[in-house]
Amino acid sequence: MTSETPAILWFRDDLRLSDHSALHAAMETGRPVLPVFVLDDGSGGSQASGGFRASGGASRWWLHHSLAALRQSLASCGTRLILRRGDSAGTILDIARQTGATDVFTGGLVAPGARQVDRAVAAALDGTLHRMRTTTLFHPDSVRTKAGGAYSVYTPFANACLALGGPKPTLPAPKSIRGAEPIESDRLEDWNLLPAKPDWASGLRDTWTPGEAGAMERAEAFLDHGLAGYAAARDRPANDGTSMLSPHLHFGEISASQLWHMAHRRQAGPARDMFIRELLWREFCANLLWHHPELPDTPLKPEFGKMPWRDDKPGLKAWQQGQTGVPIVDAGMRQLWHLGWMHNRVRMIVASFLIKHLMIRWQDGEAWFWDTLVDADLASNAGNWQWVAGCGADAAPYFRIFNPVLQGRKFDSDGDYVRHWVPELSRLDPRHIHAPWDAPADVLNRAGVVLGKTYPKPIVDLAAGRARALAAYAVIRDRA
DNA sequence: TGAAATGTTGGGGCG
DNA sequence: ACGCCCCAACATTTC
Repeated sequence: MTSETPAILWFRDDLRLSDHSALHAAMETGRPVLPVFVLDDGSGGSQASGGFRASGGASRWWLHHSLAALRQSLASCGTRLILRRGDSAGTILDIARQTGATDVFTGGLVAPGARQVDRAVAAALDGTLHRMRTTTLFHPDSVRTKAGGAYSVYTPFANACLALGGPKPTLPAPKSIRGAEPIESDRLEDWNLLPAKPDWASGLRDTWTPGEAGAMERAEAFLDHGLAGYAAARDRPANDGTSMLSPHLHFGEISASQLWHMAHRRQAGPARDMFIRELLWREFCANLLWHHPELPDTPLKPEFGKMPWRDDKPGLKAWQQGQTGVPIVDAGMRQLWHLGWMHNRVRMIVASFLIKHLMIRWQDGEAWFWDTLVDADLASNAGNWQWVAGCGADAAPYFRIFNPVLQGRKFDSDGDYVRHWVPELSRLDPRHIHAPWDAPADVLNRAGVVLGKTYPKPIVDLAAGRARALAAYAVIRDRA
């Protein structure tokens, strides 16, 4: 038994030491700090839906490395990260009982499952659960319409955020932390978060540096070198024009507030504003999930419950594997598989293709993204899938059906993105690479492409798929 | 943060 | 010189 009871710092989607209000508050108690992370396979760990949802494979890979980095930073501050696996609420309560701690500090998450866990802890804890804001710019309840309601349209929401004048100043990382007497901890390596058989993570290793230091490095590189060309480059998937900060943000290795303030220290201009607006899209999705716990499973527009979705297992599988025969779609899905990440423009294209051309329910796409994205985030993932499907808040109009060939020609005009991820088409010229089925036989021959053999024929005729989607939407619209 | 169909306009070829 | 047609370019509307 230690002589002094600790303040428990419960890390969740905020795996950093800088700008960490819960860490700051725990230290301010003057008591020794006991940093804890709980892996909750049953109740969703970091994020959970109305029920519970465990992290996907790519997220688990990231989590492993991020925790290793956090453990290292805590060690250099002189304290140990305690790892426990089990039911979140029960585990935290156990630790509190074991150590005699009365105060638990943690970030406030927007996911309904996490809020449920918080309620359970707060109710049973012999003391206080301090829920601090560590993942969003503002508390969801502090951004409300004049009438006190929740925003359902992005632009007024963003304007309301901007009118708040930005988030509070960020907090520095502590140089040292007076750690509590360590208690028993799992070994991170025993959690088996990394894929073993087969090891599919080599592309992830080559692309990402999880952890607070990697996040800061990526942020500074982007703000110093990427911001200037952001407006044009961010829509071209062959360029590294986006910030690629999404997984760092999801795991809270860098806070949205830090990025906001870092961006504001750079030169003012349209590129900076555009980047801030992207941060606010993330904030908007978090706000939506806070106000609509059913967001991950249920269309916000109820008439979409009547949509005559197709049950198409082979189609879903072809989409997942990047074998649809539509080059830009396949390129995106293969990039996702290799990097655990996909360019934002292409996410919209592949999502539109699944939902509209294939008429497969958006929840199936959302689930695949959840499992394969390193930035899988319940609020952003569900919010954006609903946005594309047309059934969400401030959603794309239902008739906005991307033509993947035109999107490819517009945003990958030289074909380099497809060429990189779909190498069997790499010898096709920019004119034909986005629609090989329209290429003359001799062009295909010279490029070594045999449709149906070296590369699939399209699994759906684009014009027919579009017509089918419009017809289906017309039915539910009339019924609404 | 669409695409396709339809409508309008204006320049140029041509009888 | 004129009317007619064609059609590209752009605008509007429809899905």
